[in-house]
Amino acid sequence: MRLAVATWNINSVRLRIRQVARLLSRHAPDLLCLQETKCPDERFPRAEFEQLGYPHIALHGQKGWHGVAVVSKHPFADVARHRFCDYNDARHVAVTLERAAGLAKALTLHNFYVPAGGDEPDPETNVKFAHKLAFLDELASYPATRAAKAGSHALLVGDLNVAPLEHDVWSHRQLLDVVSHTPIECEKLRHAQRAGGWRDVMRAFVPEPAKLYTWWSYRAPDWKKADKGRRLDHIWASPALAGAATKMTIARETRSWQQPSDHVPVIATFEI
DNA sequence: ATGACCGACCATGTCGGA
Repeated sequence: MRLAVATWNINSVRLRIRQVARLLSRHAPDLLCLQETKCPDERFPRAEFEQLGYPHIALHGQKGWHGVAVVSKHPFADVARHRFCDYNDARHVAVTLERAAGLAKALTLHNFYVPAGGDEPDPETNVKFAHKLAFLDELASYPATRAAKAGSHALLVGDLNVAPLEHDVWSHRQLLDVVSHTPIECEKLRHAQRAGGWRDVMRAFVPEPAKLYTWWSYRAPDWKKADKGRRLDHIWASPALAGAATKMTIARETRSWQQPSDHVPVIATFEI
């Protein structure tokens, strides 16, 4: 079967529900993972997703900020939410699709919103950066987020808030001291990827040294002209599933829509 | 300076994003 999975930091799901609908009608992924829903679970726009053909919804939200969600055409056999770093700050939700969904194997999907980390890349003076580093360490050691589990497929997607490779940013040299591309974050993210046995699906389609971005600052007067982007959003897959990937799309067009999110969707398709 | 912004909230400024 064909399975398409999308991830998008929507920066308020209530504000941009029409844009989500437009993306779903245009790309029709089987599952959509959202970050920064900024929405308590009881105010999540469920009815809109049901109408769009996504009646299966897993939420981990809270009032005002952060928050993640998975909406799906297929039912979930299980939903899990993990509190990283002992904070209850709505940064993770996982769903499992059973073989009943048409899959030869069960599939577990983790959806993450990794802490941004504040301005100053010093864990001694910036508690937000210390939190981000601790979160990445926990991601590397958390057994549930290991890809290599016999007999099942796994995906780890989301806004990981790190652009780990040299060509994941517009200027490697100029961003070495900028949170999201400092060497310690990049190393910790790459370590988590290795430790979990994950494959980078996006870079399998667009290897370095090609530039690859999913985020452009709101502050640039003309984001497309400046093109000072970063690859903060990621799709990782377990090895067998990565080998079954047939397509990867960065839906850049959404960045030009009216009142856009500063992140754009990433969509991966698998033939399994 | 990449940066001239953007969203939620018991709002009219503050916090967080990155």
